[in-house]
Amino acid sequence: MSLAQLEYFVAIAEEGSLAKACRRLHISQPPLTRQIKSLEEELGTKLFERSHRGMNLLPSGALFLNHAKKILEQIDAAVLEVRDSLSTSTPAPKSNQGQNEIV
Amino acid sequence: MSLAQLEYFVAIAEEGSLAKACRRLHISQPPLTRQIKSLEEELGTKLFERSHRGMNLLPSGALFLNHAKKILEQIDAAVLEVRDSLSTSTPAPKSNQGQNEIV
DNA sequence: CAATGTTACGATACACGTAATCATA
DNA sequence: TATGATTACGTGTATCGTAACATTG
Repeated sequence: MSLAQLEYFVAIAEEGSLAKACRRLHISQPPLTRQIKSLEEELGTKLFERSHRGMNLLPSGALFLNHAKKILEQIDAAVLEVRDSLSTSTPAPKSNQGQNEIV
Repeated sequence: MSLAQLEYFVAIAEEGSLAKACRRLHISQPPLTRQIKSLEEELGTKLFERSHRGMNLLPSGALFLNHAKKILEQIDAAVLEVRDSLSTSTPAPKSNQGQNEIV
């Protein structure tokens, strides 16, 4: 499991196809196929149903999607909170907006 | 940022020293030093105060620790929930205990 | 000198991209 | 044949471990 895998998974789920997700992520298709396959193997179940028209979430995938999004949001929040605490003596609870870049 | 970095960071914070953490994690010291250094650079601030007796959390580190632990817990929860959903038609909310291995 | 943390360096593993392959409307 | 997914293969980066170094009680 890696953060990249979570980010890839969310992109495919939201875009509805691997081809669209790879454009959004600015990577090529093969890494996406491999990482999702690896994620599915680790979880012990398929997350998507493949077709010639795209990839649709299976029930397990829908379940996992909720967690994946929360995890990525928490990482953003953690980074921003630590960075904010540097300039702010009284740390503000939150000041971020949805930005999900891992980097 | 990687999940390994989060796991390493939590281990050092909880053990109080890099030397103890590396035994708990079953890795050698250099990877720990490097990964924590890399994490600190990404966050833009030191997380620990180094001494010859160990490593103690700085305020930024304490702040980050809360997030890191929650993130790792959420990953465990996500994995277990998906796996549970395979055998259980009515998915039980939780059935896990603290196990934090990333693998 | 004993314990802790760090740096140097070589080897292995991981992840990517291009190109080729499979499948379907 | 056009679109989407996968597999094969080579390359570059990242991470690890051993070894050597630095610091301090």
